[in-house]
Amino acid sequence: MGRSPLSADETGLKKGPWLPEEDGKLISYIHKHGHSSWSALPKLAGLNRCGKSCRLRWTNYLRPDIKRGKFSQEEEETILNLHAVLGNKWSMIASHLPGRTDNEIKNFWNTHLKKKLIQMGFDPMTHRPRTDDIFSSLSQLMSLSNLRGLVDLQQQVPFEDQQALLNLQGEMAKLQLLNYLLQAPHLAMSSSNNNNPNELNILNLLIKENYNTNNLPSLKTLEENLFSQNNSPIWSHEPPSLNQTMMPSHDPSPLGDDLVLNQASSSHEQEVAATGSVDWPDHLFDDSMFP
DNA sequence: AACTCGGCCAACCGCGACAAG
DNA sequence: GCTTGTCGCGGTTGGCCGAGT
Repeated sequence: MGRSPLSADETGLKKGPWLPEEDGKLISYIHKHGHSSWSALPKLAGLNRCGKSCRLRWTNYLRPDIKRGKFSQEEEETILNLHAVLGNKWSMIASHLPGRTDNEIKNFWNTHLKKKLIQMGFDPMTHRPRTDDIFSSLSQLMSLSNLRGLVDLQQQVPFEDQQALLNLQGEMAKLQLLNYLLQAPHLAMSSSNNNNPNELNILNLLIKENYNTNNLPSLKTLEENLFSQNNSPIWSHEPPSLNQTMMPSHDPSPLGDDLVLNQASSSHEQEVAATGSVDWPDHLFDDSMFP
């Protein structure tokens, strides 16, 4: 395995895959003398390699405490958790996984976890739901049929056409609400500190619990709030308060405890960095949520 | 059986941080 | 403050190998 099968470079030092004899020399030397100076080690150990190559070989492959084999589910979740907070800080992530090297974790991330996140609909870098496509589609839909225009139109159409128009308005209102939910800063989705994939679940919960025709605010209310400032385009200003306009009045805290994400994010981050553990909800790993 | 393709992963490369002179 | 050497990190490469055709 490894890179190009070069036997030697310009300096005369060997490159490429390590031979068993070389491994033996390196192990033997380090067992006897340690590795206080990698630059001096190759010569002292009788190896025709650069110090860097020796260090890499030792830290990534020969070290006695290296754990080999497949990553466990716990390790996988730990990597996901830590990556959400630390990003590509493989060495820091590796420090929370005894026996695993940064190189191994990096490879595992690039070949497995990254793809898994993408398949689940998350951006592997931000760990946030990938909403670009949704936003794009919604914007197009909404630009095609202007909500204000529909309200004006309602005053003019014959009575028998008004039911159809109402249905259309209902669908538009749903679109607006969905768009609002997806972009609402209340959901901490725009917080730079919060990289919690939980967001999509919270959104799903919100939509499930509050997004039905009975709980929908009246079109008039929607319209008043959405267009209240300067007749400006729908999302060019801060969306209205969730409790004030979108949520049923009997539910003062529809978001529940999970939504204290913004406030907790700082200490949360520190805890994750320190302990390497976050309690993702089980359903986060439920593939059925993401077709 | 022969070939192609893509995943895997060990190893290399380049760069930044740091310490010593 | 500057230069030089060393170390460590993250990104990338490319040979190996198994699955698919």
